[in-house]
Amino acid sequence: MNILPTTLYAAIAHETRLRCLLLLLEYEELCVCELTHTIGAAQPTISRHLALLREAELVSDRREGLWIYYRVNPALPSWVTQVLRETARGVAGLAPFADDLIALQAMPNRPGAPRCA
Amino acid sequence: MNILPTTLYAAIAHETRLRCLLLLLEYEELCVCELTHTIGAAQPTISRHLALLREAELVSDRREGLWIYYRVNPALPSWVTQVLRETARGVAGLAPFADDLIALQAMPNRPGAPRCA
DNA sequence: TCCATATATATCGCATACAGTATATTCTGT
DNA sequence: ACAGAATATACTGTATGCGATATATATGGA
Repeated sequence: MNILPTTLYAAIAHETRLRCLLLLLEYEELCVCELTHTIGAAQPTISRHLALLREAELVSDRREGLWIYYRVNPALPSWVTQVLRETARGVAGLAPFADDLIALQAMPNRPGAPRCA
Repeated sequence: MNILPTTLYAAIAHETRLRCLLLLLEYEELCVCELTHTIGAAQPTISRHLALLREAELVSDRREGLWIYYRVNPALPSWVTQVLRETARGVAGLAPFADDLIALQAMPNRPGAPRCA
C-alpha cells in the first residue's frame, strides 16, 4: 500500500487522533468506548476522528457484536510505522500521551480486556 | 529543546513545507531564491511557509548579504530528525519530492552553489 | 542618495477543520 | 417486534489555513 506524507501528517497533526494512534500502537486493538473513556472526549468526537484515520487508511476496524475494534493498519509501509514509533519515543513521559497509557488500564469494565502489551 | 508532535506534524502536513524541509535535509543550507526556484511557487508563498517552519523552530536562518540561508534546526530532538529521515525514505522516487532534488541542481546562478551533499 | 535585488509582512477572500448537538444505524437480548 | 447499548453520521457555527496581491524592509552598489 501507499500513503502520501501529507495525508499521514494531516491525520496526526491533531492531538486527539495522535493519542488514538499511539494508544493503538501500544494496545494492539481497542474499541471506541475504550478510546472515548481514555481520552475523555465526547463519543461522536472520537468516532469522527477515527473515521478520518480510517479514511486515511491509518487504521482498520472490525466489528464484534456491539463493539467496533480499531487497530493500526497492519499493511502500513514501514516508514510510516517507523514514524509512529519515533513519535511514541518522542512523547514518552509527556502529557497527555503518557497518562493515556495509564488511564486506559484504570478503566472499569473494558470489553475484552486486558489486551495490553 | 522541545517540540510538540502536533506542532511538528501541522508544519509538515503541508506539501510545500515538507518539500522545503526535505530539500534542506539533503542540501544542508539553502537560500529562499533556491527554494522558490525549485518548488516553483511565488516568493511570498515560500517566505511565508518558511516563516511558519521558523516559528515551529524546525529551521533556523542566517543572513549573508542579500541572501537569507535556511537550514534544518541543528538542535532538533533526535526523534524529530528520525521522523524527517524516515519521511525522506518514504518519498524517495515520489513526485514532487524526488524531482526537487534534481531541479535544484539544474538551477542557474545559485548564490553559493554547490552546497550539495 | 537613489536604485535594484532579495526577502518579509499585511490584507483579503475562500475553503476547510473542528467541536457540539442532534439523530441515525447496527447489533443484542427479551 | 421492541428496547437499549455502542457506534456512526448529519448539521451548524466558528475559527483557522491558504493563495494571491500589494507593500514594506534590508542590503549592496552606482
